[in-house]
Amino acid sequence: MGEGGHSDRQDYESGVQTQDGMELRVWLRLLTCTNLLDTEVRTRLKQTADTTLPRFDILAQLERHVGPMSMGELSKRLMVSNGNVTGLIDRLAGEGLVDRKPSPNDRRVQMVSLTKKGAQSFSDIAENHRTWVGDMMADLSPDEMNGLYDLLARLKASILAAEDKNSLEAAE
Amino acid sequence: MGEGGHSDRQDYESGVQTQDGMELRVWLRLLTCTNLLDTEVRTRLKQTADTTLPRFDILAQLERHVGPMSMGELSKRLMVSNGNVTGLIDRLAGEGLVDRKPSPNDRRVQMVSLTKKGAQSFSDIAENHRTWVGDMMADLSPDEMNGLYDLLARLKASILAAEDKNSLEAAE
DNA sequence: ACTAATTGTTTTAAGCTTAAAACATTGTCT
DNA sequence: AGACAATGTTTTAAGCTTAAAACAATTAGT
Repeated sequence: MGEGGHSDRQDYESGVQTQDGMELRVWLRLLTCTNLLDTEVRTRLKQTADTTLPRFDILAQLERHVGPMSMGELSKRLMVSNGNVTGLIDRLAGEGLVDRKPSPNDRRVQMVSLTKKGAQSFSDIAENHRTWVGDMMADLSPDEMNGLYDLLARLKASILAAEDKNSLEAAE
Repeated sequence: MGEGGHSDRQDYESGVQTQDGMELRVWLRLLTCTNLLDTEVRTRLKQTADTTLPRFDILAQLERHVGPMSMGELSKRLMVSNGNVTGLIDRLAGEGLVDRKPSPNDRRVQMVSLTKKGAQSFSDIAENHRTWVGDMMADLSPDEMNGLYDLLARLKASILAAEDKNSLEAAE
């Protein structure tokens, strides 16, 4: 097998020139970190539970919520399109992990909830998920974790502010 | 249009309980920031240049590289599968943005390069791209940018260390 | 030179994702 | 009540993505 690991793998940061702005460098590094974590989580979800991140995300939202949730609310919480949720719930329902039935109040609405099987499956996976993420951040000290957490909050606020400014301009 | 902006939008962080570990909170916030930036960039690429991020990424790699590049090297640099690159290059070639021809040395290899049209298109888009990213990080001070950059480097190193450890265990 | 292993690319099958169109139902206005 | 707007969901068409199989060409071993 030879020199194991990620020897010949490149990433978004390779080839960035030094005269590039700090913003681009931060953005590319952010992307690299997210992709590394994301890929690792997806790989392990596939290997250990034969499932995917979008499916897991849906189970997680349903588990958090008290009582059944409508398709529209799911799509809003997951920040994905309605059609996307329709397809995912189709498959999850086919596997017996969720239950979908029309709302008695409004016949347009489909209410979704975890089945027993789905709840069990989620709790098994969630346990592992927490461990994986913890392992990948193991080298950071509590101070570093807090610093990162706070700076990401600053970044999030900055992005939202820029979006607001942009949508105000567009409305003129 | 009413109360403009992201009024009813949720994100991955909503609903996270306080007893969740710091690692999960950092991971979800990282995901939120990346998704916000990523979505904004994709939206603007579509609106201003009628293109997509994967296409833009390919043009960027080709622009950086001196001389043509093989399909395999492209896929390695972009960290995506070979088949993925095949499809993207098919479309870019169809639009006249890249040129694909067999290598004279090795008849298995396809060498790809930017056309004039592709180079022009890239430089137009790249200018905008830099501005968008800059705008979205505008509220962070230089110190904060540097702090974030360094902490992300620490995170990246931690993730890679965890992957190495994991692949060593798997090899036993 | 023959065979076998390796390397580079494309094809295939399946899933994720979106925007836009289509449908179904509910709410509003006269 | 009837028309029309608004809301909730599904369908459709297109693109992105991967893993695995299939193909093509090169390299290595005998």
